[in-house]
Amino acid sequence: MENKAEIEALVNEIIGRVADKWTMVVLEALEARGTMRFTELSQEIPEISQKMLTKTVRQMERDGLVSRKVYAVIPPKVEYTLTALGHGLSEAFCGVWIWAEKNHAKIHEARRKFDVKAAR
Amino acid sequence: MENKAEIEALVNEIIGRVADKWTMVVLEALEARGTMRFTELSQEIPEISQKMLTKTVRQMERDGLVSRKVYAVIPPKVEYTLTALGHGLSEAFCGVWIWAEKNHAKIHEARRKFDVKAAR
DNA sequence: ATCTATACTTCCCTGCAGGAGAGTAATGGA
DNA sequence: TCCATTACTCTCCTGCAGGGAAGTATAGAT
Repeated sequence: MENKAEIEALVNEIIGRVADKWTMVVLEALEARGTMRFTELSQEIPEISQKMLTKTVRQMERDGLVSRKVYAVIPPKVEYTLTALGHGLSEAFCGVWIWAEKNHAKIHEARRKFDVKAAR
Repeated sequence: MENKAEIEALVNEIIGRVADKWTMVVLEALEARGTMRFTELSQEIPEISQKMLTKTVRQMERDGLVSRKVYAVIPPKVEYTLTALGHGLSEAFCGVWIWAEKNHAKIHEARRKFDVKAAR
């Protein structure tokens, strides 16, 4: 049996890495639309810069969350698809999405109250 | 019915805010140990700086995830406890924790392979 | 000859995350 | 009288996230 603290650190690292803003957004897009090209992704997520999209998608590839299929044509064509691991993560996050949808009103309400109190 | 894109943006914002590194760690600590004082938290999470702990915990309070009970004594005593909302979030993340525990080996494996390939 | 499309990379620049360390208020105990 | 304790706050400082814009390779269309 491995060291408990070690596993915890690992899990923390993975969640920290995997649960960053852009990874989540790309994950969502790919889950919703299936296989997508680079340009399609950047159109689907207009707020992300090219640089960040490249970086995010590379990182996800490295982590085994997406597969990257390059066609040897000109102009280039590259397709991104979620792997089984990627689908699994997306499923795991499902609970969080649902929670967020259900509870965003409560959070806003809590913030409002807090801010009113703080203003005094 | 509200605008779909608006809700999506809201959910994204909340997840982005709520799922940051320190919030997750504090959430986990409070879920595991129940009510904790400031110093206890910082001992439980030695990697966090005082500044960041204060900030994280304040933010969580504002979002209604934790409640803060101040005792009017000297030296000061402040207790932090998860609210129902906080417990709910922690529960929602449960799936992600489990996923991470189950799959960290696969991720490391994927990274190894990727790095070997990239080295060529 | 020039333009376009695609999936990048590179460079430059700014702002903010976040660490380190010192300061603070108030009281009880040695 | 001086120190320890607690939960902060404040200031200074560094490094990196990330945006914007330009550059690149290549071939087919005009």
